[in-house]
Amino acid sequence: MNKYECDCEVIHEDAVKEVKKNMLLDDAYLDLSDLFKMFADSTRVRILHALEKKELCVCDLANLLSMTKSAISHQLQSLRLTNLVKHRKVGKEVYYSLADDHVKAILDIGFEHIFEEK
Amino acid sequence: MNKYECDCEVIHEDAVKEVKKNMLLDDAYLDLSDLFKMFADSTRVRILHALEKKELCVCDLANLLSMTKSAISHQLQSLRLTNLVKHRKVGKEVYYSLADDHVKAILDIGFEHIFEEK
DNA sequence: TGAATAATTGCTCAACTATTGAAATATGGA
DNA sequence: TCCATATTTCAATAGTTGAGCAATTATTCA
Repeated sequence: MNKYECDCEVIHEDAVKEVKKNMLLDDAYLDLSDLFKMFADSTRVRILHALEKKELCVCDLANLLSMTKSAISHQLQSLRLTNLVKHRKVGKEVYYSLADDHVKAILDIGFEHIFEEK
Repeated sequence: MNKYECDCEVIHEDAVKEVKKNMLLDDAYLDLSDLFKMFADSTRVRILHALEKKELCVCDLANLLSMTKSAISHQLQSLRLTNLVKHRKVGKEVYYSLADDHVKAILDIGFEHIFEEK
């Protein structure tokens, strides 16, 4: 008796079977949740929202958000690794901007949801 | 000298000022990140994706995802508190379903993003 | 009323995350 | 080459989170 499988009786076996057919591989859900993890921190969404308007360097973002450059740099790196922002280097400075339209689309639909609720 | 404001020189003062005008109140970003936090866990997105197909009870979900009812119930409570799922009670059983179309829309745009990248 | 079962809740542990200061790296200019 | 500065990286810490166990609640049925 496995606690995961038999923690309870299957109540609606047909419904479970039917839904199971539509489920994706675990990897898809892991990738999806990893994507949304990037939007799940207020510092990161503030950065993304700022970059929606125009490209900025680390220092600009640190000033804008009143945080250390170190903290901003860390978050930008995460956003870069997940392909949500891109960067170009000019001399000592690194300019960040949104990677593609999906980022804005995700933010927009999120804003829509939270503003609608009020 | 405040470390947050003067940790570095403002390099592009005009850009920062312009972007600042478009920024929202901190609360908006906190609400937004709280919303995406719900999509930032693979168990929760699996639950949401399952409920996209049809309403299910706690026990069904526990079986479907091979997890304890307790774990499922905890996650459903989070999803309920953030208005992403709704529930109806029938006898001992509680049936959960998606709260509104936004949930599906957010999932869909997320899937679009991750599948496009490959 | 008592037994069985679905669901919820409180609690704890382990894992993860965001932030910071300090150190390291990279670049441009004197 | 040497210095100042923009950025990144490292290490430590404080805080958050997800999972499961155990106990509790709610409901049905005999």
